[in-house]
Amino acid sequence: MLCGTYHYNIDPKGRLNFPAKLREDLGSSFMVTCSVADRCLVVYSMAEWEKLVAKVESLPMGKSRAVRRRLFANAQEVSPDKQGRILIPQELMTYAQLSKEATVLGISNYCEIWDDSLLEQQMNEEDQQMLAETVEELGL
Amino acid sequence: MLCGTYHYNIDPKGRLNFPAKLREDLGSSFMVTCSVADRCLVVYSMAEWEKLVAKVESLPMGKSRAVRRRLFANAQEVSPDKQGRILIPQELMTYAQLSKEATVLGISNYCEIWDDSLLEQQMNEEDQQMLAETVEELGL
DNA sequence: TTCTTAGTGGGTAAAAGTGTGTAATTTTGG
DNA sequence: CCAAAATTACACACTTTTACCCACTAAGAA
Repeated sequence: MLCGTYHYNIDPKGRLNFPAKLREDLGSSFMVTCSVADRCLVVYSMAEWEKLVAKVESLPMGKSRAVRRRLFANAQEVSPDKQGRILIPQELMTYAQLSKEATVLGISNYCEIWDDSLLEQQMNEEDQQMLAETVEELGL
Repeated sequence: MLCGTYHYNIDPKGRLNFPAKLREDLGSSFMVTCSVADRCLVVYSMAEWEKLVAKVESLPMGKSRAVRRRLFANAQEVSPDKQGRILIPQELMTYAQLSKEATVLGISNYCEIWDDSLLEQQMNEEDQQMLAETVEELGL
């Protein structure tokens, strides 16, 4: 179960420490790609990634060409070094506007990597209305 | 698993560096031909190419004549040189409007080679509606 | 305290990518 | 059919990037 909020600095070499707790669950290598919903990166374990790939490949090419392009072309397999850091590819750094301060979120079956200031913004902007409705629906 | 975005310059001799990560998966030689869907080139490992050939040959000639022409007449087997570069045949350069700046995309079981400006255009033009629907369907 | 683990910083060697020269091959024209 | 020209293949040198390694600090547990 992936959970928790972890704050780190990206070092001058572009390396981001990846939380030990999450590494335990994700295994020795995992997939990083752009979120299609937000300006952040998402991380999947190889197992979760395979599931996603299977789903996409079950769709007809005509309909899924654009999604395939975005999903796969932005994806990278990464393995943490001995100290648990990963190297974020330049394109992904740019997409997620990552510079120095970054936060990793564990979200049940995947993770998100955010630039700190974008995350703060996101938290403020999120639709409170929808949030309230969903909470009601869940009976929380 | 072919994935990632790789940006290179085509040198004055018409050689394009082909990403080491993708070469690992594709093997020591592979097929390059025109995309039937877009103004870009597509690259298949020899294994994937065989599959594709089998599929096409299973279609009736009447229906598939045009596709066969495009696919086979433009297909070329290429092997990277010691530094990992491939020489793009002139016809393919012309078809994909390749000049200097090119981008290689890994897309699961094949690759695409784009002229940078065409790729940018393509990404902007793609049907956002359909993209959103497909993303929703996949639960991303 | 001392040991262990997580996180940070930096050096070095290997690999990837780029440019250029030369030999081999193919094409073209006489 | 041969020689010149063009093209392609191969080799080498160089630069940049990435992977790998080691040392250090901080925090928590024994």
